[in-house]
Amino acid sequence: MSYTDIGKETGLSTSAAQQRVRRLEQRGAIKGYHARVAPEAIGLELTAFISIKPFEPNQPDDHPERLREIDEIVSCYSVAGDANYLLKVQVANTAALEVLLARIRAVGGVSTQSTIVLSTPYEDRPPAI
Amino acid sequence: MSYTDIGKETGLSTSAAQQRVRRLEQRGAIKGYHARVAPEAIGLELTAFISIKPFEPNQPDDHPERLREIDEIVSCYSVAGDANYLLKVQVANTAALEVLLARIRAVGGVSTQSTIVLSTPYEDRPPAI
DNA sequence: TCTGAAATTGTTTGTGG
DNA sequence: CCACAAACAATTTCAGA
Repeated sequence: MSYTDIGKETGLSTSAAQQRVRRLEQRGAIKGYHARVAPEAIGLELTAFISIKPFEPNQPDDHPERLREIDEIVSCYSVAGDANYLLKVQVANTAALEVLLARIRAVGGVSTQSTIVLSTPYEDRPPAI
Repeated sequence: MSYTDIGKETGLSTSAAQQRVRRLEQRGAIKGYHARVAPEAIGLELTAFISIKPFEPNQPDDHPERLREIDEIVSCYSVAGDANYLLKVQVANTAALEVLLARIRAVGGVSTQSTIVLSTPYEDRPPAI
């Protein structure tokens, strides 16, 4: 959608719409723009959530950084509860998940608990304003 | 990024770049385009994951549709494991989460188990190609 | 599937309120 | 924070390969 269109929808001129968006970007309210790619379209048929817990409770807690190099991890959340982190991963199949789990355990020094996603009725819906 | 820029990066003409993107869109490989909005910027300070399980195992399984009306639910995953669905929600604070949980239980006829997100080191990283 | 060119449309920047 | 206008840049469409 163009600034011209945004202007029409909001009853503003093109340049006013552009200025508003620029302000939202500068404040950090808009973090970026992205194309939503269908994972199946690039061979990633399997999505899973993985909870991780360190084996040794008093280790340095730099798991997010250590795990960042693993491309299959699309999201990393630090959580309160039984686990320390919750990861969302995308892989080709269960064999690839098995390999990935071993890698996560090795890199992170953690135990894992996986939840396979069967389907995604909806995801990343825009917040209601 | 413009088609002209994509063309430069891929060594294609503007119209060839545009045609390729159009094809990806038509095949469904690109599902759409979105601005990433910082939830805190609109007063949503608390993110949580909620696992839900029906009280009565042999109920009609239309939870995603029944829960769709709840705007605080940003994502809904059908999962294999202890729970039936995993929801990602965004609310203002713990009080709002409490209200939301009651609503989810009522609408869904389900029990809930919540995991609060403390921070998000990264989210929705692009898949490595 | 790609290139190249022409017509249309959108963006950017400055001036001014 | 907005409108308007002029200069600039991107998009769209089409012919040809």
